[in-house]
Amino acid sequence: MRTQAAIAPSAIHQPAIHQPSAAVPGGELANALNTVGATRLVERGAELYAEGAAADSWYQVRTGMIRLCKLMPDGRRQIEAFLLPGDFFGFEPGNEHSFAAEAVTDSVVVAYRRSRIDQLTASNPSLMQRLLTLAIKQLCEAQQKLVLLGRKTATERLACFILEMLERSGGTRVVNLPMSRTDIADYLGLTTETVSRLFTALRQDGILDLPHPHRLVVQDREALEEISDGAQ
Amino acid sequence: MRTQAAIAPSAIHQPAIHQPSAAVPGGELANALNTVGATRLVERGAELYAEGAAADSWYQVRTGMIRLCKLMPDGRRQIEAFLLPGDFFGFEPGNEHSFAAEAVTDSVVVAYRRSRIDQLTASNPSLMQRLLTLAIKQLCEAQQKLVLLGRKTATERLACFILEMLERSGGTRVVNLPMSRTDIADYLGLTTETVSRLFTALRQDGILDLPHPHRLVVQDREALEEISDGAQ
DNA sequence: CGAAACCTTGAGCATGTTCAAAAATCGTGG
DNA sequence: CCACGATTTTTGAACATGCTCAAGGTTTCG
Repeated sequence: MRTQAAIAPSAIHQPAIHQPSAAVPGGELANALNTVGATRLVERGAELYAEGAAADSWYQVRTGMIRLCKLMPDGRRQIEAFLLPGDFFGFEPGNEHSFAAEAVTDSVVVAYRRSRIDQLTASNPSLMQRLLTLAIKQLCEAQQKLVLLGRKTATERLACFILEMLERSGGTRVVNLPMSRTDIADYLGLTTETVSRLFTALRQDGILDLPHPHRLVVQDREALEEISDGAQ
Repeated sequence: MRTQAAIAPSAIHQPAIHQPSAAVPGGELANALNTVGATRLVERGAELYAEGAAADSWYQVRTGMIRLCKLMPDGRRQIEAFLLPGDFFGFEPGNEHSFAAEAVTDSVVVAYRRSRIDQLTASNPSLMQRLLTLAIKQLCEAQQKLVLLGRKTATERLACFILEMLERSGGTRVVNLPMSRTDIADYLGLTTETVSRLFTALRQDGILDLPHPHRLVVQDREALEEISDGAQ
């Protein structure tokens, strides 16, 4: 819980980190939706909704971190995304959620009922435009991840992950990693052991410090960028 | 060229295979956009647009097959999707295409200028609603592929691919595969050799026939479904 | 403070890759 | 319609990356 306490405050002050230069910053959209949201606390490890649950709302993270997970019948897991304050999620084409949403740390999310959103968009077409832009942006991010999972090596994947978390940490060289090594592995299509070994290797190469399993300091960002492209 | 000639006609008669039961069938959306599209022929192997090209239009496949590709600096390639008649593509959050679009077979696509779509949606909010539903559907499909690339074995990936192509072939047990083994490998995050070996293994297990490298007949769909889940 | 969970490290192994060559198919030109 | 060179597909053998299984350390949290 201490880890979480250390992360939430900085996150609160950067509510739209994930879309720093986007056409649809989370804050703006959130303002438009302000009156119709229901705030909800989700404790660390708890499920906001399960895979297959009725999808009647969209959500936005206010504080904390949410992970979206899919499970295969035999227990293999893929994490689709780690969501930070400002991020929207829960869009579904059908009436069921196609993945579970769980809290990595104690989190606050706002739920917007679809029926209420439909009412709002009917009278406010620019809101719909923003939602479309947001969905397209998320599509593009998912497609970028296809390259990572389909074609990158383990080292390249971890370098990409660290850079991604670094960008979302808003300007510092310090990255908080509240999720477990297993979470990182399930996000990158690797095993816990491989992730752990690669962290050690990057530390031994002087590319990063690991003062704590859940906190890293990037020492050589350019090296990470070279590794992440496959320049090696 | 004979392969393409054999495939295009059947494709023409099933223009919306990819969204057979969708809330936003390609045909309906296409009708709404009818007046603003510009038809374009793309020859086998040719590029409709390059990665990084200006993204000023959205597209729909009319006939043939389009592949969306991303390249890494060293030449590794990931195919994001194979698009069939009825499928929309080319949505981008920014002003550049984040992947190339190339014709697998001689294809006809319709291009809709973004500026014209913006005009249409301004006067027709339900069109925007349909575009949003379409984008969310594509997001969901991309997320499904993350599980495939992140967590499935080579055999499971190929079984998923065959089932996907089967669904899109509209009811028969015969699947046309106009793309090369390398294309399939780049779609599934494997190598050409592995794909070829797995096809051979499935044939030897009596699960499918391969009368021709570009045509397969599914003999045991249930076996494919079991394999694709990881039930093995 | 102590038990449980998580992280790290090691050694052996398996899946899928790489490199190489043979077989099949394609597609043009006679 | 057939022949021939180019391309693609298939098959084989050796190899490497990342996984599995196992044990020892560290961190978490009641």
